[in-house]
Amino acid sequence: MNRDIVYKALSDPTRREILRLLRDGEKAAGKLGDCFPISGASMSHHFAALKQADLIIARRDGQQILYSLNTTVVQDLIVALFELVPAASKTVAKPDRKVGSE
Amino acid sequence: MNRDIVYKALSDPTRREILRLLRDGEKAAGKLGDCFPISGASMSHHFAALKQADLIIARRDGQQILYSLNTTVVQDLIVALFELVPAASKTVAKPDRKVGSE
DNA sequence: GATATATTTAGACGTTACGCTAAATATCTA
DNA sequence: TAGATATTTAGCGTAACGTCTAAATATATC
Repeated sequence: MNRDIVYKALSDPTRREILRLLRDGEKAAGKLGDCFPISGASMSHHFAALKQADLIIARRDGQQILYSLNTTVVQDLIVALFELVPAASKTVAKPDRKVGSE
Repeated sequence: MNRDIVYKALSDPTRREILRLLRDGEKAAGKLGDCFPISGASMSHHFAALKQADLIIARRDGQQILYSLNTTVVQDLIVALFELVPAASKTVAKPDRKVGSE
């Protein structure tokens, strides 16, 4: 888990949007590419950056590559940020986020 | 609040260590510089990056510049990461972190 | 005002990042 | 095997980053 690489991966808006699109399940590379105005090759570079950061997981299904979120890395990041600023815990633990329940 | 710039600022280990050193109160630029094997000029560039990201706040005291953490940006980041991966809420809300209390 | 200390700014240099097009690879189907 | 589709890799140009040294700025002291 190289934090440099994780933060660098997150520093690009296209890549953050890719992650957001993957929140509700895995999607094919081409399908994701349709959502952005850049070439498929450029998209592939973004996938590579996210894969290197271990933020997404790739799986082949026939001709397609399906990508899905690796939530554990984001979890670790959140914990690291909490450690950076302990006072943040109050802010996040709002009742409407259901933190601590279930 | 430009998230690109915030993540980019966090992608450098020297800058993350600067933030960590500021957890327990403001410190002078020179004092912080003593903790790293790079020139004062390079340190100044790192301070500038952190300031641009609004992660630190600068204040002059005589000849020195005192830097302190701006925790609100980190808090916002944590919230954004929660939104990215809702499942993370369970992990962070561990009892020993006192989330939700006080 | 002159000098010392603290910090930033300017300019240079090598490396890395992001976009592109074109070519290569992998898989499926006929 | 040939051809179509999906994705990645290669190579290039431009912009940004991190480091440096040297110079500039700001404050304090003599």
